[in-house]
Amino acid sequence: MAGRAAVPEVIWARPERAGRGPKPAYSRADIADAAVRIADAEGLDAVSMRRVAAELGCGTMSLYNYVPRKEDLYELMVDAVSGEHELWEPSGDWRADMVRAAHGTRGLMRRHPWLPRLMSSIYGFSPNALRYLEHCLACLDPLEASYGTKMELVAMLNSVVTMYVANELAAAERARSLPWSEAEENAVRIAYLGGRIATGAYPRMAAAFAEDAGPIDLEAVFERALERVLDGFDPQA
Amino acid sequence: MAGRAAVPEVIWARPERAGRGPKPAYSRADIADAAVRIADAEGLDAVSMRRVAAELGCGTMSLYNYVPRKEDLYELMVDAVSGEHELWEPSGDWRADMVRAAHGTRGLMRRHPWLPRLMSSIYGFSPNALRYLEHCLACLDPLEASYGTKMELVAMLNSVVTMYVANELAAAERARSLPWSEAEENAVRIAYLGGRIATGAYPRMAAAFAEDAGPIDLEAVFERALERVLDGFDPQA
DNA sequence: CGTAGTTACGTACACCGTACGTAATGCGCT
DNA sequence: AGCGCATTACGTACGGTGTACGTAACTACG
Repeated sequence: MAGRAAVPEVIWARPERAGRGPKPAYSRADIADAAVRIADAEGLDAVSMRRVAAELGCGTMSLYNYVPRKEDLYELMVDAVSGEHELWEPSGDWRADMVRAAHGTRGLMRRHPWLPRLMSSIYGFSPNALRYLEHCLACLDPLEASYGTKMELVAMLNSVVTMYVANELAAAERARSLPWSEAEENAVRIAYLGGRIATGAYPRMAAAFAEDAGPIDLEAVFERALERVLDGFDPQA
Repeated sequence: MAGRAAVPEVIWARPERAGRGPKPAYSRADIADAAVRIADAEGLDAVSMRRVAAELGCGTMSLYNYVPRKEDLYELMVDAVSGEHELWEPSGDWRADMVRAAHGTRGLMRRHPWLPRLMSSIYGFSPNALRYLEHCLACLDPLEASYGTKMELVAMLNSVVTMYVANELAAAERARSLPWSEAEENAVRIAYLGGRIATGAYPRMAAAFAEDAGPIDLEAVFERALERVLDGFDPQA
């Protein structure tokens, strides 16, 4: 009567080691690391149960002893890289700390370009996510606001960073599975866009693109976005 | 020498009707509508080339005459529902118009819960997306700012709305493919979270959850988020 | 010490995206 | 007018996916 549970499971609530049987050959961390390694090197779509099992050196179905569903594997991956979040001593300047946190998150997502895609489908309360959240709240101690407001701030900052990185990486990530390069694809899309705009049907879009000759300074855009979000929560501003 | 193009393609740049052969049996809109219908009714994962072809009543491989890759089908879907965006006469009050646009986007995403998942992987310049963007820029005419800033505003508002709806729908969307209900899953996850917090390892999280007895007013959270984003761009504020 | 529950894992199934080949179709050209 | 050929239609097939199920080896608890 082993059977699969017909009742919801949170993988984190499951003990790593059950009392009874032979001791597991791998830890949850081993599995998460293997999956992360594959995703980093070959993209998220390369992460299959078979591939992860092969990376670990075990049979495919053995993985299901550790991870009941593939989605739980994703949850393990997100938590694993969430552990890379740097946790520093709050400086007392909550704005500076939040900017630092946002840069940290951006770095994390650039190191693991598959993260934005998973973020939108994964429940946000894995162990390492909790530690990170608690740390952000600690940084926000100097801000005079309810915890509810502080949670909203963190959520909004994460949203903006996630979307920013997702856009930044979208083309590159897609190019991984296509027979042409990111630059080629971008060129074709810009050409199409230019054609549409040249019809005169979108006068303001035309003005927008005419406005800034030269490439946009994405770094400045990011920085401005952060400041604006923080402004929205700053009683001083 | 038919062959597949080894050069980047934007599906929008392809003419719907080629000059030479028999006339196509379906329009791009037919195909997009079929896919949208399936995704709305059975979830995005039910949208397969076979399933869409069946819905249209044609052979699976015939679809590839219209849509070179499955990703292009996604692009068609996003554009199709983007056409549902209401385009009104700008009121002169850009904040009010932006709030209205945000509510519209939220409604769109609630009607098509698979949209947030696709938004992060789809290039944002389909025909209907262009119309919507142009309309937003028109609403922002009264705002004294560069077009670059206005584009940043629209992008940020869309990010926040997307993430908000994604979180709102995440559990429900996942429950679609799982053997238990959204409520059951949520209960288990809340229980786990409660257990973690009860350890005392996350004092501020504990305070946050203790702070508001009763369920959070998500509507108010959404409204506040919008106002804060707009504040970040309002020279008056 | 037996036994119940766990680990390991091979096999099998239904489904996926899509490459390829072939037959029918109808526009553009001479 | 009629030939040529690009395009449409679509069946078949391949290599992949997640995972249900059955079986054998193993170990902690009663």
